Formats: sequence, C-alpha cells, structure tokens
Amino acid sequence: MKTVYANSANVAERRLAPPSLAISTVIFALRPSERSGRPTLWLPLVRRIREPFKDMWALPGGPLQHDESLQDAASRNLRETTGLSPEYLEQLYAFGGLHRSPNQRVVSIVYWALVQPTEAALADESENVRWFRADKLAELAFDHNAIVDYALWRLRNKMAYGSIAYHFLGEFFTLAQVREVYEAVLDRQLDPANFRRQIKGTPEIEETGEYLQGGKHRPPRLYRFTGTPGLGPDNRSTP
Amino acid sequence: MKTVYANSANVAERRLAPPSLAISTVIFALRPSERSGRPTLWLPLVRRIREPFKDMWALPGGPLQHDESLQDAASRNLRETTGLSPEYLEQLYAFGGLHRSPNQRVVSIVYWALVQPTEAALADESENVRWFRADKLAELAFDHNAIVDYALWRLRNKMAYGSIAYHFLGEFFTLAQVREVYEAVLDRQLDPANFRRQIKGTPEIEETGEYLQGGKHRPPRLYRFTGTPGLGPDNRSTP
DNA sequence: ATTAGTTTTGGTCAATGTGACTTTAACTAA
DNA sequence: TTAGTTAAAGTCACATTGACCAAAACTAAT
Repeated sequence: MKTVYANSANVAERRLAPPSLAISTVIFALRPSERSGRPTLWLPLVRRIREPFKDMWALPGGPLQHDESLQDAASRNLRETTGLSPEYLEQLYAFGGLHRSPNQRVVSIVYWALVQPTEAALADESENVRWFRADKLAELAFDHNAIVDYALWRLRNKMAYGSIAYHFLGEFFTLAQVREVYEAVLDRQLDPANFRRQIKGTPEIEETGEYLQGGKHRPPRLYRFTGTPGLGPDNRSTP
Repeated sequence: MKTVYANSANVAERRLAPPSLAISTVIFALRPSERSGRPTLWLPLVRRIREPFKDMWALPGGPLQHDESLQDAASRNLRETTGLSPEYLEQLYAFGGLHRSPNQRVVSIVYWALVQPTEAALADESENVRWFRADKLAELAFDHNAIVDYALWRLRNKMAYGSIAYHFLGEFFTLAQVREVYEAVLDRQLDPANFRRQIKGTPEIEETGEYLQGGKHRPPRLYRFTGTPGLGPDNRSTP
C-alpha cells in the first residue's frame, strides 16, 4: 500500500499518483586547485546506484520525511551523503517540470549550501561520493546540470550584493582571503587596495588584534565576521 | 484509494502519507485608493468554504495536476479563481513547515504575480473572491500572512533593483506613472526630477513620439518598456 | 648587515552616480 | 491675460568607485 505509487510505471497509475516530492542540495566549497593552488569552487556529487540514470553523477538528495521541515531534510541528506554540516543553507528553487524523471513526476525542492574548507577537507569521499570542480562538470543525471548552473548564478549574484563570502571561510581570516573567495567565485581579478576599502566599509567585519604569521611578507591582520546568515522567509535580512 | 490519504486524519495514517503538494499565488495589482485616488497595492483573496480555517480569507491556490508544470498550475488557478492572466509570474518560495495545516502535512509552492490595472479592474469579484489592500490585511488562513509579507518584501526588493515596475502598467505610460508605481510599492515620495533622470538612464525604456493629452498641464511624453520579464532558472536574466 | 622580493596598508585623483534644489517650458482653467 | 499645474532640463555638493602610487613590514637571499 505504501509503495503502490512509487512502483507504478504505467501511465494509468501515473495519472493517479501525486507528484513525488524530493529534496536536493547543491553544496559549494572552496578547495585549492590542483595546479595553481588558488582556491576554486567545488561541489560533491553522488553516483546513482539505480535506474533511472544509473551510474551517472547527481546532486545529493532524497525524499522528504514526515517529521522534518524542508530545511531539516536538506540538512539531513547533506549530512548523510557527505558528512558535512554546512555553515550556510538556503532554499534555491522548486523544480517541477513534467519530464525531469522518465517514469515518474518528481518535484524537487533544491537547497544550496556553503561549507568551510576545513569541513570540506574532512568530507567523506568514496566510490560513490566525489568532489568535482563546479566549472567542469560532466553530464549529470536528471536536470541537475541546469540546477547547478542556476545555483552558480545565484551564488555569484549574492556575492555581489550580500555578505555571503564569509561562510566559505573560518572564524578568522585576512582580507586577502576574502578577496580570494570573490576572485574564485566571480572568476576575475580584483584590485587589492580597492577591495580592502570596500570590505572595511561594511560594519559586519570586525578587526581583531591578531595577525597571521608565517607568510614571507608583512603579516596581515585577522578579521572576524559578525553578521547573520539571513535570507528567506524563515530567516530574513538583506537583499 | 485515491483519497485515502487526504481523508486520513489520524496520526498513524498521517505518518505514512506523503506530504501533499499545493500551489498558491500572491497576486499584486495597483488600484486607486478610495480616498486619495493615488495608486496603492491590492491583492485578491478567496474565502475558504471548508475546514480548516473555514470562512477565513486565504491566497488563491490548489493542488498540482499531473500534466502541468508548477508555473502552469499557478497560472491556471490564478485564472480560475480571479479570471486574471498575469503580466508577470515568478516563483516565490516553497513553504514546508510541519504545522502549516492542522491535520495534514502540506508543502506549498508559492508564486507571485503582477497584473495590470486594466486587467485587475475586470477581475471577478464575488461573495468568495475579494480584493484587499496589501498593507491592511486581516488574519488569514494558514501561514498566509507570513507568505504575503515575504512576497511584499521580495516585490520591494526587486523594484529597487530590476525593472519590474512596468508590469504593473500598460503598454504606454508616462514617467510620472512609473514614479507613482514606485511610490506606491516603496511607500515613500520620490523626487520627480531625479527619478526621471534615473529611469531615462535605463536602456529598456524607449521614448515614443506620443504625448498624453488631457491633463491640466504640460502634456507628458509617453514611453514604452522593451525589456523581458525574466528571472528564475526557467527564464533568467537580471538580479 | 644589507638588499631584494613579497604582500599589506594607506593614500591620491578623475570619473561617475545621487540627493536636494532651481528654473524654464507647455499646457488648462479662470 | 494671468494663475495654477506638471514636465523637463539643469546645477551643485557629496559619496562611491576604479586606476594607480607609495610606504610599511615582514622573509629570504646575498
């Protein structure tokens, strides 16, 4: 009884079945590029172990359980597949096209997350979970390429306005590190002096008395982010 | 069989039932205020004719049908309840809190729409469909007050950035009319001269050779909007 | 110890955009 | 003709931004 809809592949039954609801997440983290060493955008994908799209890579996701909110569901399956607990998690979009999945109507509510590199480094990686560069993805299952594209677009957009870059970083950071985040995501060079001026103009960034030692140059001051994650109806604040 | 879930009010069955999926829409239009005559924001609501929240006002909405996309579903139930076909329709958010509806887990994918005043004037109004001022709403069914608040926030936000105001207007309009839209939505006065300067700076606004006659003052030039609606993964373009 | 190399940090300058405000143009109504 | 209205153009001070320059503070090499 419980699974009669899920297994019904024929058209007559499909018309009766309500669309099934899934939660997926696009998880972004910065990792040093193999070659240049500069940070670049990466995201974890999972290999599908059943049809449809068996053996192709897909976004982590799963069904919504009855006792969890949408955000909790995103958080959970993110933790289950990758072991990560994100610094930032926000709803991206609800995808509900008619032909997203071949034998079943599926509506996916997709979240996007930012995780810090320390976390990302610990993330489980296995035969069926692997990290990929966000700008060099193969063909993914379902409409997941389009979803990642949209997530990237939103990320870049938010980066330009809101104060979101800090969720890629740890508690303390230098202004150069913040700039590297911007450069990685927006994919262009920024003037260090002008960038510094802008960042220092935002009240959510706080100087600490500490300096980062160990570079072969003048030691940069460490800063701290004091703002809130916020957006969305659940947790609103900035554009 | 088809309705066994929908009617199951007891907890045991509820745990088995998948969350049901609904589509709702927040529809904004500008109508002249009764008193001042200046345009103000209004939206249509429907009276609930059954439990839960019987006799309270709610957003137009309904279930998703098997052969329609999310946007089509929003468009359809907007047309069915109010007779309107919107100039602008975009996904707002998916609301999926656990206790949005008392006896059933409901996930609502909400759209928001802008309609032109000519359309809005024709809109069906009846015992069970009525227009209300967006800033003076009573207590609505479900979490619909919060949804409207969020839609208002998004509307104001988009107004400040993108070129969205024109979807409230007809094909030809004066710059003063555009300013009235901004003033109504943002709820503050704007300097006519500076506003004109900004609007004329946007390339999507095109001068026509026509002028609006009939005012008791210098006749203003008419303009035309040449941009695209666009946003969202389905139809993307501007921030 | 001195020098070269690096990045941080503070600064200037011109161009651009914005808010507050003034003035003139073009119409209607009395 | 004149008063009243809004349209439309322009001025000025101020803030923001991009391009660029230079000093400061460290390390590494000579």
